[in-house]
Amino acid sequence: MPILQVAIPVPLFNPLFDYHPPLHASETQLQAGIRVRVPFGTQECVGMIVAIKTHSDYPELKTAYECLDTVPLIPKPLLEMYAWASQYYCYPLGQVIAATLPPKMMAGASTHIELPPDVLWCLTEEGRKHANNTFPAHQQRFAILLDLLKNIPIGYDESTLALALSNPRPTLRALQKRGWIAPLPKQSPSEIHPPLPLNHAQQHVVHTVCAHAQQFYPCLLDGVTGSGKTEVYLQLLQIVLHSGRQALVLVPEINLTPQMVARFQQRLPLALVVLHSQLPDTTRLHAWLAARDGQATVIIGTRSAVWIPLAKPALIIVDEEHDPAYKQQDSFRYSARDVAVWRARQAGIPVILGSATPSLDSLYNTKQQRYHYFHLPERAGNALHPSYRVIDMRQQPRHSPFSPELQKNIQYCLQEKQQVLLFYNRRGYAPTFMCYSCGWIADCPRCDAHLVYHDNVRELRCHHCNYVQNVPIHCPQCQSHSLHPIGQGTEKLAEQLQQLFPHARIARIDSDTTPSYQEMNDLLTKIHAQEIDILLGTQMLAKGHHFPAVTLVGIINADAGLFSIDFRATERMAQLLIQVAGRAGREALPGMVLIQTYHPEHPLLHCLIQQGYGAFAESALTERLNAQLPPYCRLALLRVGAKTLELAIEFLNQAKYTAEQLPDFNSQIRLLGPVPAPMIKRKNRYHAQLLIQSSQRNLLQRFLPQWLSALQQKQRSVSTRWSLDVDPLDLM
DNA sequence: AGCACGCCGACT
DNA sequence: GTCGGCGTGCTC
Repeated sequence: MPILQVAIPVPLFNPLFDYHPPLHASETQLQAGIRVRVPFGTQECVGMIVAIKTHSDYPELKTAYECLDTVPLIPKPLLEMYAWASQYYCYPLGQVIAATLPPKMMAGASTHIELPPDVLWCLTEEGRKHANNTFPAHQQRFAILLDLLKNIPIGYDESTLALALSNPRPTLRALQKRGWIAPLPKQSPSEIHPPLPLNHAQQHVVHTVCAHAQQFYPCLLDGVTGSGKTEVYLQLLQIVLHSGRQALVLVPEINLTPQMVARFQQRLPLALVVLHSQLPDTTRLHAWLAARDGQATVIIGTRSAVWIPLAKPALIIVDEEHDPAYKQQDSFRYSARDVAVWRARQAGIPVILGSATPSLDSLYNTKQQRYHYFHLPERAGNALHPSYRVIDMRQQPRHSPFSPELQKNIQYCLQEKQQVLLFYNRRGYAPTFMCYSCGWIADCPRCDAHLVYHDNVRELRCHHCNYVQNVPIHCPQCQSHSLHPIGQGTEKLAEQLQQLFPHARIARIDSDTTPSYQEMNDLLTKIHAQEIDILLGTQMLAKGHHFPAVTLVGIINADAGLFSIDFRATERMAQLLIQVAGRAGREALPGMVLIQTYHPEHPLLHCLIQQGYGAFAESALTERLNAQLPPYCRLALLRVGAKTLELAIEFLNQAKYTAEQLPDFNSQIRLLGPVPAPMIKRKNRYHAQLLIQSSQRNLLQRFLPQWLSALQQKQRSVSTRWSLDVDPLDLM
C-alpha cells in the first residue's frame, strides 16, 4: 500500500506528514499535486500530496479522508518551483503552497467552474444614449459600468471590470438584457492598435531575444524613461502570441499602472489576463486555471503572479525590476524578480528585466556575464532631457518648505499652463504632535514612534502599526490646551501650497488619498485633461506614470536618502530621483528638476546629477565591494520579536551558539550581532536581529536549512516570534 | 497556525 | 467552589 506525503499549511520547518491513502481513492488519484482532506491533530484540513512513498518512519499513520482532485491540480514544474522556493527561502513547503495558490484552493474549492466568457463588453448605440443618465441609488452599479465602457471603444473583459466593480457579472447580464451593452468576441482584432516603428536599439533587443527564444536567456533592459521599453515588450509579446505560447509580465503595483494595462489591452486583447491583489477570489481562481491550461496567453500581474502556472511558457518580463515592491516584506519573504529568473531557467526561456534605473544586483550580474545587457539610450520622439538644479536649503529662509526659487518656477509653470509635480516622502499632516507648555509628544503606545497627525480626519495615527486615536483636547500630562502639530507632511504641504498659489488646482497623491485602482484612474484622467495644476505626493508618484504636461519636478527634501543606516538607501534615493525626474518634459517641452537639500555637496548628488545613473551605479558598486556588501556577498537576517529586548537578544545569542556548533558552519559564514533592531519596539514587541553573511551563496544555502531545523527543535518552547529573511532588502 | 491541557487569580 | 487568563506542547 503506498503512503502519501502531504504538505500541510502550518508554520513548522518540516510540514510534511505521512498518511494512508483514502479508502475510496483510485490509483490515479495517488499522485503529487492532488489535494487531500486529512485529519490533523484534533481538526481537519486540506493538504497537498507532494510525494508517494512506499514506507514511512512514523509508526501510527492516520488515513486521509478523501482526494479533492481527480487529476493533479499542480503541474510538475510548479511543484518543483515550490520545493526550490521552500528550500531557498527557508519557508515551510505547506505554507509556500498555501500562500501562493489562489486563496480558494486550499479552502477546498472545486476547480470545475464555469469560466467567465472570453469576451469584451462594449456599449451599444442604445447604451451610448443612456451612458450619461443619472441613475437612482440602487442602480449605481449601472452608472459605474456605463461610465467605464463609454471611454473605451474596444471594450473591457470581465476581469478588468472586476477591478472597478466587484462581481460585475450580474450587472453585465442586466445591462445586456436591456440591450445597452453587447459582448464582442475577443478574437476580432479589428481595433487592435498597430505596432509602432522601432528604432535601432529596440530592434536589436527584439531580434536578439527572438534568436534565443528556445533557451534560458536572462537579460537586463536598461532604458531611460520614455526610451520605449514598453514597445519592446509589446512586440515581443506579439511574437509570443503568434507562436501559440504564453508570457508572464510582472509589474510592481498594478493599481498604479492602469495606463500600462490599458496599453496592453489595446494592443493584445487576445487572452490577456490581469492579476492583482484586489481581484475577487473567484476571478483569481479563474485566471490561475486559464493560465495553467494555456487559454490565457499573456498574464500581467504583480509580485504574486510569479507563482501562476503556465502550460506553454515562452517569455517572462519583469518591468521596473529595481522596485522594492517585488520583495514580499512579511511572512513568505520571496523576491518575485529572483523567482522569475529561476523560473525562466527552469523553463529554458528568456527573461527580461527592464528598468531605467537597474538595481545594483542586476548590473552586477551583467558585469559577471550572467545576464545579457541591452541599452536603450534615446528618448523616443523629440523629448529633451531634463535639467537638474540643486537648491542649497541652508541659504534659504527657514519659514517655508518651498524655497523662493522653487516658488518662482512653480509660478512660471502655472502662468504657462504647465503642470508641476512635487515630491515629498511623508504622509499625513505633521509627523509629530506636541504640547508647547510641557513638551509632551504623542507617541504610539505600541511602537517606538511618534504618532502622525492627520488633519482631514483629525486623528493621530501610527504609520508602523496602524494604531489610531482621536486628537486629545488638552495635554494628557499638564492639561494645557496648547497642543500643536510640528513638522511637515504632504497634507500640510498641500495646505501651504494652496496659500501660496490660491488659484492653483492641487491634487495630493499618497496612500491616504488614493488607495484604490479606480480613484487612481480617475485622478490620472483629470491630470491628463489638465484639470490639475500641481501634483503633490509620495513615492507613489514616481512609479511609471506618464505626465506629458509636467515640466517642473520639485524634490522638497532629498536628504532622507542620503544619510541612512541602510546600505541600500542611497541606491533607492538615486533611483527615486531619476524616476521622478523621468516624469518631466516628456513631449516638446523641456523639463526641469529642482532638488532641495541641506547637503548640496553630497558626492552622491554630484555624481548622479553630473554623470547620470550609470556613473552613480559604478561608484556605488565600488563602495559595496569595499564594504563586502551585496551584490558582493549574500545576506540573510534572523529577526526576532519578544516580550522584552533582553529576551530577544538572548534568543539570538542562543541561535548564534547553535549555529557555531553545526557541521556546515565554517569561517566563510559570518554571524554579525545580535543587535537591537533600528526600531526596537513595534506592535508591542521588542525586536532584535542577527545578520548572516557569506561570500558564497551555496554555503549559506546548505547551512541555513540545517540551522533552522536545529533552532526549531531547541527553541520550541520560547515565546518569541522569529523569522528568517533570505536576501533581505533592508536591514530594518 | 490552531487547539488542548494545565495551573493560578477574581467572580456569581 | 468555577470561569478564564496565557504558558507549553503537539500535530503523520
